Amino acid sequence: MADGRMMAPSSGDSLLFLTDEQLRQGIEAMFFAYRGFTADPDRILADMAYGRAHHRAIHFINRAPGTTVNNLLNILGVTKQSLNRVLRTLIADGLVQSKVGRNDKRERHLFLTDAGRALEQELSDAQRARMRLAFRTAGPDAVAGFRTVLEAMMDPEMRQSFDRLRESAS
Amino acid sequence: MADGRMMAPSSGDSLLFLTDEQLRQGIEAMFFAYRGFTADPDRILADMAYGRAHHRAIHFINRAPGTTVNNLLNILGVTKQSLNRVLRTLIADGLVQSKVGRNDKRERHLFLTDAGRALEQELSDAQRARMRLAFRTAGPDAVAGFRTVLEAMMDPEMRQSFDRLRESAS
DNA sequence: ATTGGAATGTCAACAAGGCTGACGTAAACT
DNA sequence: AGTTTACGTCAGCCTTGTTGACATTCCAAT
Repeated sequence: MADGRMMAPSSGDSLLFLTDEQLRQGIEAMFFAYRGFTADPDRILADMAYGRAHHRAIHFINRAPGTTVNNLLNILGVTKQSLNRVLRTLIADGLVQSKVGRNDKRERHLFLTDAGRALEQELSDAQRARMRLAFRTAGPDAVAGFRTVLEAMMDPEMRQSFDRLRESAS
Repeated sequence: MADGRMMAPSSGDSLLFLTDEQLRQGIEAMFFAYRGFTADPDRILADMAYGRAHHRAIHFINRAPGTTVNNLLNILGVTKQSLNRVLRTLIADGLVQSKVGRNDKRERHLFLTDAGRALEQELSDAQRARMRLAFRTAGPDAVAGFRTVLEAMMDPEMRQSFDRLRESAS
């Protein structure tokens, strides 16, 4: 039953944070926290005909205006059919605009309309409020650690996407 | 557009970690990291007829053997119908055993069978491996911060569940 | 002692949002 | 000219969430 639990306390630094029990608590913390993380936007979206998938699309289109469908696909990690279903409704409802590429006319560049930006604001305000409270409560050192662990938890490609978005922050 | 971004650097400590940009990076880090967090178990489960919901049920039944359906419901935050479908298949497949309560015959107490424990091991080994690597890479201080921020991000009831599980750790 | 309400769990049907596969079109590349 | 790339769409499937209806059991008030 205990596979790595009985290892002797390693010389000097305790490595207590690497016990199976600590890891399991990290896993559970991740699970419960993610629920909180999505709770507020989910509540807002439930009243409209939208879901979490729409939120994600809106978020990243806002973050990288003019992004192509393909690029968005890679960031979101879903199939084009899945994304397309979401985009279709967002475009039909006038929240997203799709423009044919100037250089490469095969590409579609995606932008939020004013209405789209308004919804994005509403959603991200709610999500940021919770994040802000959590950050403030935890303090700057904890926030730095939080970021460090999350980055180490990402798949390498995800991490690339994450870094690219970070660099592109104006 | 900038609502909290132009606030004057507050006296002394900069609070730079509370800018909208920092908060947004925290949000995106959470998004990308959660994908990594679930990736390994998802891969294992894809080969069987199971999904993430089965994993969650198995995890918490293992964590709290003998738990009732209702208790599990509160932890997982889904409807009883949704959970029931998952439990039904797990019971039919011999991974979970459901025992009628001795005192209250309305209740069902849930346990993993040997086969269930074996699958739990396989799944949690994979998930712990990633968590362990992330923890080791980030270091103990970062891990402490990670935990602190995640706890602050939970809804109060989730936090209660989390703490209860933590206390019950033998 | 009975009955009515609350708690627990089951069955059925539906919706969101993933997925694969196949196909079409237009543009770009070689 | 032929191939590849980017995008859209249709059809159909699966998982996992939802509500509604219903059976069983317990408990408490009459």
